[in-house]
Amino acid sequence: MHKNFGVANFLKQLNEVQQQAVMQTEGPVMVIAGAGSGKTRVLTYRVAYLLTKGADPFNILALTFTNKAAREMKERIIKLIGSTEGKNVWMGTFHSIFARILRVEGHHLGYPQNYSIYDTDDSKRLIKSIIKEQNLNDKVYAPNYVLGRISGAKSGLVSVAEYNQNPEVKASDESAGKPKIGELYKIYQGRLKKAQAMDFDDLLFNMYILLRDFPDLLYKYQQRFKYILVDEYQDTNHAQYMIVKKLAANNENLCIVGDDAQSIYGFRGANIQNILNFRSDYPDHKVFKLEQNYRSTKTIVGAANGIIVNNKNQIFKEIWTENEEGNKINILKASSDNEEGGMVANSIFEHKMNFQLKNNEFAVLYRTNAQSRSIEEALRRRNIPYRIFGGLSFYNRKEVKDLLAYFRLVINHKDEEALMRVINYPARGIGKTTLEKLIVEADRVNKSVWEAAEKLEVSNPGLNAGTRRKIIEFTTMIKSFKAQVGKKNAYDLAKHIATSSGLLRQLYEDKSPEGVSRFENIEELLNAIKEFTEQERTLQTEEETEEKNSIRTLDEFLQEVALLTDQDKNDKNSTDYVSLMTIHMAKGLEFPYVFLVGLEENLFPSIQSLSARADLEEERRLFYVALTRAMKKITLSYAETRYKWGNLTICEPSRFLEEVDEKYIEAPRKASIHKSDFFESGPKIRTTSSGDKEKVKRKNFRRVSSVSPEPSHGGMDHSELQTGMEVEHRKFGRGKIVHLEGDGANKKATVFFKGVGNKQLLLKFAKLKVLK
DNA sequence: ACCGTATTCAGCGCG
DNA sequence: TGAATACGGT
Repeated sequence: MHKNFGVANFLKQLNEVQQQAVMQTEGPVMVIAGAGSGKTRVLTYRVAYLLTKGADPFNILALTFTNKAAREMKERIIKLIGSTEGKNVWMGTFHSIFARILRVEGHHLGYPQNYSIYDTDDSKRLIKSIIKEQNLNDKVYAPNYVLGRISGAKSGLVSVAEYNQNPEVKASDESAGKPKIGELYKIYQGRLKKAQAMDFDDLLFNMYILLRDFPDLLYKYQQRFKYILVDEYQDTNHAQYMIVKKLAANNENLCIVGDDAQSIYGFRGANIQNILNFRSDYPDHKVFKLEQNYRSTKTIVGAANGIIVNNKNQIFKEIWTENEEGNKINILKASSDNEEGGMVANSIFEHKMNFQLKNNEFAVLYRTNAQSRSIEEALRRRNIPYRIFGGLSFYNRKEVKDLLAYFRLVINHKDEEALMRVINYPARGIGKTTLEKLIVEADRVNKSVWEAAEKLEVSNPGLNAGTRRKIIEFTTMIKSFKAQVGKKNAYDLAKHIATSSGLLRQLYEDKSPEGVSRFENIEELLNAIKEFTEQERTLQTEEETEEKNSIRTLDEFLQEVALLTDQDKNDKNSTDYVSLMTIHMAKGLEFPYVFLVGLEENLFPSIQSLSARADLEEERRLFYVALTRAMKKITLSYAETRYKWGNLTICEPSRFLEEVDEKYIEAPRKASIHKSDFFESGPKIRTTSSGDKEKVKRKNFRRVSSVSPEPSHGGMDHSELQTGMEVEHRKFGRGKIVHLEGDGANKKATVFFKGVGNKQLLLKFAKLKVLK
């Protein structure tokens, strides 16, 4: 009704380029959005603009990477144009939108409407059990590695058949000493199908197959999604890229937004080429570059620009700002990780006192989660409240997953991972042996484990009457829950399941602090379900609208929760704390004062990024992302020694420190960030008086000197090692050196171990014994 | 079936 | 170092 209300008004809130990007509604559009340039603003205004121009909300598809991004965008659109229209826009993550479509269309591929979604945890368990069943060595076939290969294949749209037929893939698996991956992939997919389950990669893979193999479906969704928007396009993988391409192929009203400089998810399959190639993919495109930064000071913008130019692979742009010059960058040098924490905490304290700041104006960012400990301790000592983001999120807690597994099993009896999780939890005397018999029986009749359990009366897997009764009690209970799915609302049924399964009682009886917290988590989950039942439905397909009644049921809840991971269920924004998180987690956020810690070689840039140029460029983009989180001031810090894996190790300052232009740095850079100096600080560690430290330090030096017997001085050269030599490693056994690189403390050897494959070893740490 | 102890292994992590 | 899992004894 107020379709044109305030259009002119809200366009006035945009700068010129932003306006152009918003108003170019037809044809392919690429928006290159520098850090802090108002990217979300452009996306939301564009959707709002489309709606005021008369587009039907059901015809707009907006894809994001996180639930958070989708939610925020939706809220802002509703603010701009009101909730009736805003609510109906198809806005969500790739996974949630496709999961929804697959509920409706999955039957074309043989999936029922109530298919389960396996999370990474379920996938890993399944892979593990397959590896075990196949009698493969789980050192050679490390579950994580296998899963990585499979996931990589699926996100690259390589099917089981294609994987097994491709000679290059085969050769690469064989040279890695893992020729059976293709077979594991096949078994894995078979088991998922049998459990009527999809993993996260399947949601994308199967969506693509639907569009590729069913022209009428392709046509249907092309008609439905007349306007497509994709956020964070630099983070799309091949599957996502191809799906978007298919959907947009008809009218090419596709708007992608992203920043190649902030592509930091290459390690999980994101393909930066997708954004770099957009121009050639869509020759009729228009490009808009958002280059004005509204977030940071000139110093921060200048320093960030200065470091990112060191990357070769990028789209040219010039980020600038009208903001003030601001504070120079501070660099802190600490002698140890603990001291680094102390210096950061002190600096936060001083800033707070001097400028009357609140805790939530500060963030401490690090490369790896393990670094949070020393920072945490230091903040705690100074009574500065903090909150760690990341780590175990709510939905990954064991007790929460257990209850959710009950729900999953109720909705889809064939969900094997769910069944394994709960069949004997709480303990009901169905142990490992019994389960194994059931699995063998299921395998024999080629049915799911559930079906084998259900048909105990007729089959005879050699179980005694007592065990049999227990299993039948269990299946009867689950079936009785199932009967209530459509009758009770989600909360009532969830509560009923939690109680009559015995789960709630089991947790209640555990009075240890952990037990109490577990019980509270279940209460919280139940509260979330209660909230859910009281919410209105949003966004539904026509197919869904017809048959739904007024109550919100457990299966509906499950569909939403399966794709939820954020720890931001209820943002407790009210409290005032310093934020601690990894740089990855900080992407998209901003803080007035940012401390970036652990700027050391082999940590940031990380040790595994040093061998490939592309990886190093990704690390540099990560550094860029970290710098551009700061609005007013950024402080960088590094330590000369750090505990890694329980050992004291000596660290060199990061190369990234040298890439920051001197003119932005507060005090003139000390010579101390150079190698020569830092080795002089070596003896300092040896003369500590504390007996405790003495032990650690001796352990450390023993490690170093085990390669060469002389008293170490840090600068060992391992010159006795040559390519082609046979060596022995404590863990991997005998191997042959195939490559040597770097020198001094960074000298690395690539060694081929039989049955293990090639391993890169830092000679500083690896105990290599020369055999000949 | 369950519990305490030994052993192992460390990246960033959206859905 | 410390969390997660495997193992082995009861």
